[in-house]
Amino acid sequence: MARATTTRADILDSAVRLFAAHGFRGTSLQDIATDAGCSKASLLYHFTNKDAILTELLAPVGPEFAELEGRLAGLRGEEAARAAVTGLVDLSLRFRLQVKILLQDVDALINRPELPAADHIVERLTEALSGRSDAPQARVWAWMAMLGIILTSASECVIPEETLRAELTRGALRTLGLPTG
Amino acid sequence: MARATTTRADILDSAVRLFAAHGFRGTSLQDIATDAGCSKASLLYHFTNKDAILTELLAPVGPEFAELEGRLAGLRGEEAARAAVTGLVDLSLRFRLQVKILLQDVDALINRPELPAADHIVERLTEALSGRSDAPQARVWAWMAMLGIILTSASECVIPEETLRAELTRGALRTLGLPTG
DNA sequence: ACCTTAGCTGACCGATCGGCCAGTAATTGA
DNA sequence: TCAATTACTGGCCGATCGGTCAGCTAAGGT
Repeated sequence: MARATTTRADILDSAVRLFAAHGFRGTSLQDIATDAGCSKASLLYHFTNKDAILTELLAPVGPEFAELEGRLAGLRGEEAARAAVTGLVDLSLRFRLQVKILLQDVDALINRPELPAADHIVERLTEALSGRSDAPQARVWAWMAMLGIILTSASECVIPEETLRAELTRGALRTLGLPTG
Repeated sequence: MARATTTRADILDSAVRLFAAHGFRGTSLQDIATDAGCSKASLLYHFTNKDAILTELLAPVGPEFAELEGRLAGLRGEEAARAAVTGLVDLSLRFRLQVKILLQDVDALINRPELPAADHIVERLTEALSGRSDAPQARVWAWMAMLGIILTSASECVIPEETLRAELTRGALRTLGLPTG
C-alpha cells in the first residue's frame, strides 16, 4: 500500500495558484516547489516535466467542452444559441482558475504604465449605465462589452474593417442594453 | 548629417510582428535581430533593453486612451456609454497589432491539445444565428459573446456567483440579439 | 588628410531556466 | 529480518536568456 502523502496534490494546488498569478511562463519549477514545500527534484518525480503539470490542470476542461459541443450538435437555431450561452457560462464559472491562467499574461501587459488601466473605462461605462458604480449587472455588462470589443477586434481578421466596426458597435451596444439606432 | 539608415524602424517592425505572433516572453532578442537582419548587439544599440522596444510599441496607445477617458468625463448616461463604445471600437481597430500582442499568450494556451478549439463553439453559435456559417455579423457577435462570457468570468471575482451567472447569460444573449426571456 | 562620431558587430558574461541522476531514508510485503 | 519499492533530495548539466564591452568601419565635417 502506498503511503498517504499529499505532495502531489500540494504541487497541483501551488501550480494552479502560481500559474493564475504570474502566468505559465512567469512561474518556474523552483517557484512551485518552494510554494508546495518540496524540492524541485521531487516535483519532477511526480510529473515528467513542467508541461505535464499544466496538462493535468487543464485536463478536466477538455471533455466538458466536448460534451457541450455534442449537446449543441443536436440543436438548431435559437435553442442552440441559448444552450451554447448557458453552457459557456457554466463552464467559465466552474473552471475560473484555469481561465485565469489564460488571462494572466494579458493582465501583465495591460497593467504596464504606458497603457491605461482598463478598469477606468469599465468604471465610466458602469456609471453611465447605472448612475452608481457598484451596480453588479452594470459592471458585468461593461466588462463584457469592453472585452468583447477589444479582443474580438484582434481575433477577427478576415472580415472587412467597416463591417467589423459596425458589428462590434452594434454588439456592444446590445450587450449594454442600449438601442442600436 | 546622420546617414539614412532604416535599422531602427526595421527592428520595431520585426518586433511588433514577432511579439504578436509568439508573445513578448516568447520572443527573444536574437529572434528580433535575426528577423530585422542585424545583430543582437545592434538592437541593443538602438534600444536600451528589450522592454524599451515594447514600451515604444505601446507608447501611442496610452495618450489616445487618456483622450477617450477625458471625452467620457464630460458626458453622462446613454451618451457616455455610446461614446465609450464607439471610442473603444475605434481604438481597438487602430491598434490591432498591439492588442494582438496582449492576446498572443492566451492563444498559445487556448490552442493546447487538452483544450478544445474555441472556434468550434463560435462556429456552432454562428450557424445557430444565421443558418450559414459565413455571415460576418453573426461571427462577430458569436466571438463577442464567447469572449465576453469566458474572460469576464475570470475578471469579476467580487460579484456573487449567482448574480454573475445570471448577468453573463443576459449580456451574452443580448449580444447575440436574442430575447433574454 | 585627419579626426570625430554614428552604426554596427563578435565574443563574452552572469543568471536562470527546465531537466537529469546518483544516492538516501522510510515504508512495505514477504 | 530483509529485499524491494516509494518518496524524496542535493548537486549538477547544457541551453538560453538579456545584457555588456572593446573594437571595427565608414561617413562627414573641417
